[in-house]
Amino acid sequence: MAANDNTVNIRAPKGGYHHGDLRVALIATGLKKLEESSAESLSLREIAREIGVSATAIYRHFPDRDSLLSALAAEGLAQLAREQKAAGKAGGKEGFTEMGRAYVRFAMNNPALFRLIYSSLPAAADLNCVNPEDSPGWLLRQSIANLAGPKASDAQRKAGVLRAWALVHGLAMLILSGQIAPKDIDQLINEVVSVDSLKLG
Amino acid sequence: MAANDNTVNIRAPKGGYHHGDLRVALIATGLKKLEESSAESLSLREIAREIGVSATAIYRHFPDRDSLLSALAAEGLAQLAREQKAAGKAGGKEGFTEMGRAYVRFAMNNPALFRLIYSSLPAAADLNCVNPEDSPGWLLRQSIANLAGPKASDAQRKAGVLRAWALVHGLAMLILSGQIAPKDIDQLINEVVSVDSLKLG
DNA sequence: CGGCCATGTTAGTGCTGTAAACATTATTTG
DNA sequence: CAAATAATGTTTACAGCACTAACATGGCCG
Repeated sequence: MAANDNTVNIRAPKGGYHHGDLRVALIATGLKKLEESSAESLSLREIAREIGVSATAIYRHFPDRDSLLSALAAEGLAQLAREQKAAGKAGGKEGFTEMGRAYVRFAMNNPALFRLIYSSLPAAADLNCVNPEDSPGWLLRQSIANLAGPKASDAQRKAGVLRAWALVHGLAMLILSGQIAPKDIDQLINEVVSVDSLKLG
Repeated sequence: MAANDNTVNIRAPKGGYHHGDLRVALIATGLKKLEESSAESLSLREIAREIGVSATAIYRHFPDRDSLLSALAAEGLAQLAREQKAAGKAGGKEGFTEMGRAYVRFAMNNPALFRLIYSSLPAAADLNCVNPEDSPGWLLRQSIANLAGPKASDAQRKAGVLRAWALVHGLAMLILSGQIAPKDIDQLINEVVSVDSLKLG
């Protein structure tokens, strides 16, 4: 059971049991592979080969392929959250816009990982339930909370969050699928993702 | 070459040469499979089995798996365009909003197909180059053209199209990946996709 | 020290996409 | 109309894949 869930293995960080820290190595190598190819084409055997371990060793740490992918997605989500937090540090309008920029930029810099996070894997949907404060939606909500005027209703804020999230997510996805030429991303975001369009009241 | 591209086979509709109209059957069966499972899990052999043809017969019509998927995506895109056109028929604000609704609803009714259309397949990106007037972006542009005031600049219209497309696309994708509970879609779209937020000047 | 459990390996199964060679039918042409 | 040719489909084969079962090995705790 400890090997079946997607939490970061507790005893792993100590390092070194039987033949090295395979779980961590699997995730690290998996993430590396995702930098160069899609999640679909990611092969367990290839990862095992690269680590220098037998093809079936992985099953001591993940019950199946999808579990590894979920772990990779969780890692990616955490990274995205970190970058979003850092970008939004300034707070206010500026911080909010920077968060959106960070979101799109993360997608462009890690297309396969970003796609994996928002794949149709049922586990992917549960990711932000596991760690709600790492959900982009949550971060946006916080950032919007002290951005909206006090007269804004809860419904307005909620709609604002959804609008903002959908906007940056759609922008990211359309860029990744080649529908939008990513000529000048910063300018693009400036044009498209203006705070005013969120109608926060 | 005639069998390698993604155009609809010209002579096929006549029906019946060697052992039936395989190309059409492959696409039809592929689309049917996509109603119940993802594109990743779609198997050529399974399709062939269902049609009652040998596993390799497909290679007389498509050079490889990705080519079939591209053809399916093209079919899906055409269908999406049809539904968008029909929805936007009314014109004006109302037609524009209905187009957005149709976009999201199509995604929800055909999740695997919608994902396939906007997958990372290089061929998918070229789809709307093949048939530009079937591109959702193009349809939105047209709809926005006679919606925006005459004082709106080209840049404003362009940004408006992008905003609208990103908004509905992001909404659709977030719903498909389970990030947004699809409780009441119509209301959701009303809240999120309001024409006013497009800043058409 | 001895047993146990976590971790790893080897061997094997059935699936997959795809290539090569062959077979059959439709179409074109002499 | 018959023979040649092109289009379409089949059989066989291969390598890669995820995954299972049985066995091996090493570290940890009594």
